[in-house]
Amino acid sequence: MKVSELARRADVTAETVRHYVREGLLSPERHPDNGYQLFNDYDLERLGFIQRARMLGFSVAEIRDILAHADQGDSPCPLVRDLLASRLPRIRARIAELEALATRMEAALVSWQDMPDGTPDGHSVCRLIESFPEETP
Amino acid sequence: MKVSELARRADVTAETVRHYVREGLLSPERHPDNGYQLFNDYDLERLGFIQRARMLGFSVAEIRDILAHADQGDSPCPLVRDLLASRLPRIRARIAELEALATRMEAALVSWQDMPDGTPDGHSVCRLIESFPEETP
DNA sequence: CTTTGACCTTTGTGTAACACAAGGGTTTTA
DNA sequence: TAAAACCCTTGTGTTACACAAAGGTCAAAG
Repeated sequence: MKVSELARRADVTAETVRHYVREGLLSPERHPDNGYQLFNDYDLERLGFIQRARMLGFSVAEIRDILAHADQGDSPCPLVRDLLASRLPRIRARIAELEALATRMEAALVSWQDMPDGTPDGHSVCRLIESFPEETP
Repeated sequence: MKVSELARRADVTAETVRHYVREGLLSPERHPDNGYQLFNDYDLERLGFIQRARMLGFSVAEIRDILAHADQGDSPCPLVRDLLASRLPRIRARIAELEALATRMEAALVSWQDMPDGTPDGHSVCRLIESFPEETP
């Protein structure tokens, strides 16, 4: 099958498929006459694997490593466990950051409810923002 | 004051200061002899404003707009309210995504506790990942 | 058989907010 | 006075694609 068909079957864009080919995650054959990329059912499975791995938070570069291990006949599973275990705390930290951000934003909107806008005067740009503390470490 | 002093006083890197200059958020004078950037106390206040705005989730481009309004003598506060109000739902959505991701990662690690690694066989790359559903919409 | 619309190719650019390195001038300090 | 510390500009890298351009190919319709 050609790019678009694979893309449609896997529910991604053709650009995404081409991107994975460029990055070495897929290595389709080429039609000898026109150079079109030709994918088979294994490529479809492989793309499914890539999507699951992306859903689990793996980067494209990490998935390339995982697939490379598997293509050599090695089990990539220990690698997969380690990557996931090391990434999870960072995700949790990022969530906490965003949560704090959202809280600040909500607090700002609430406390601005009855604040006048005011015109900048060289000492203040926008009192709304200036009324907020710079850090909360 | 020069770049490094401003950076130290505002607790950012000199690179960050230069970045803001390049992006037009700061417009320091230049020392006529050596071309060094010369910042004053207003720039320090302005940089403080930028940091507060970044903490509230505004992008550098948005902050440039906000500052441009203020520099023209207009109150940027209505703009600020709108930007914040429109960004908040996206932040919340992003948090939900990451939360789902972390949950998937944790579920994966738990369910992999007693799964054997297995060697790839052409139909599976890594059963750990393949055992996970592709989507949960 | 030809047109046309859909699809294919590669290559280059843009995205966000800086970090970092290179190559070269300047200032401060020991 | 020479080294250390700073300054400048410019270019590159980061992530995972999206998008546009320029041009070749293919399938169905006329």
